[in-house]
Amino acid sequence: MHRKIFHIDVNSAYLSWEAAWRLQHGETLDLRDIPSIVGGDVKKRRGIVLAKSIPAKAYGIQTGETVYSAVQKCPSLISVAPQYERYVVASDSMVALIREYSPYVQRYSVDEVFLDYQGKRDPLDVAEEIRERIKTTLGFTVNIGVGENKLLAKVASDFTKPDRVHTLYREEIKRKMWPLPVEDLFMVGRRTKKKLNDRGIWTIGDLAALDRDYILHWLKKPGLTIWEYANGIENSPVKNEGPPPKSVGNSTTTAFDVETEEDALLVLLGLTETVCMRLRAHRMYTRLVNVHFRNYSFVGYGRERTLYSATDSTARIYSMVKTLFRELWEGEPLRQLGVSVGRLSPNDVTQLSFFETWDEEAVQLDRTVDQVRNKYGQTALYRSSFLDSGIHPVIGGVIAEEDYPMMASLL
DNA sequence: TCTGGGGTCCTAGGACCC
DNA sequence: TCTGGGGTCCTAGGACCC
Repeated sequence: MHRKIFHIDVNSAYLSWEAAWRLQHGETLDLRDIPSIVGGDVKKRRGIVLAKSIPAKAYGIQTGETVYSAVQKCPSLISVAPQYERYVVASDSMVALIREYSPYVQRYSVDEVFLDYQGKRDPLDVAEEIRERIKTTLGFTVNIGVGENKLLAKVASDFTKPDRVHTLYREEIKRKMWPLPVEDLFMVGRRTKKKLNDRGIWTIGDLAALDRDYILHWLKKPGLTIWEYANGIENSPVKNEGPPPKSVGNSTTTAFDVETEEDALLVLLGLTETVCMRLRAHRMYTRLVNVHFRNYSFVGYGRERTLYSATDSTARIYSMVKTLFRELWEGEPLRQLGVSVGRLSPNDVTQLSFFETWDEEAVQLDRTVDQVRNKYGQTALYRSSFLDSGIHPVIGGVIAEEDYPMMASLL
């Protein structure tokens, strides 16, 4: 009986999926073979690089930089718009294939999956088979990292790309992981890298060699976490179901600066509608409402407030959104607005505040609007205040059935 | 900078209570 | 009271991840 953890990571996910989709729909040019990116719409001020081909990477183009800057580096660069619906289909197909190998499969993000393999076969053979099957049957490549825990598997999948299987077993830590720059470690970002470098810590091995109490007192709990990772210590299980969400939010960058309260409130209402629909789809209530924005000079602010009682009512939540926005906004032009709700709890128990009454009509209205929108489309029904406003009545990301847990700062 | 959108976790200070 | 310390809640901001 063998047991190993796999981390399966799609190479340049959005770009690979876009390329595969296009080939399967009659196009002959493979985006992966030329300098290309999946990038946001510059005219809508969403122009950043979401994914890049390997030829584009050779020009020094990086994920997250502006499309403008990417084109400066490579004038012949091809930029295509993201088509998220396609990527969800590709992702779902990959997960279905992976589930054939184990009942313990964790979808970590849209393009990353953990698998806990327990069986008679050599784990390395199994990993190679999964890699090959995804390539031949689905048309895109993945890297697979194999290790004794999720952290080692994840680090291993980041070794040379694309289309590779790598191991990082305990006995290989010293040789394969410790020489790497410290920023290659999960949870070591830009700021932590600088703090570590300032004290002469440059490699994962340097970090691993520190005294445990020294880093604990210096960088507190996050410091202890990365020190354990550097030593290969990590033991979280591959969870079949993600935990319930702790917050739900939507934000949007507007094509033009928002300059009036009227327009700002319409955008916020559109966002609140989406957030509340997702909240109800999760069968959750919220007790915390947050409004945040960035102004024309990209400076961001936020304000949040606790509600008297938990709710999923669009009217109640939007009322708080308005209050918070009016307290926060100083009248400057805005380029991005967001609404999120937190401190969620299951909606199966309703605790009425002493000061409130149960508004059955409002509850039924929300339920009915959700049903109509789910059946006939997100804009089948919308508030008349949006008419002729030029502002979309429902703003925000896909309302997926299962709303992947997009992230976890911990494995 | 021409700089997206979805999240989680941690820290820290003040309020408030015992 | 010229007041100690611990616990919890609230809010703002920062760091990190995909």
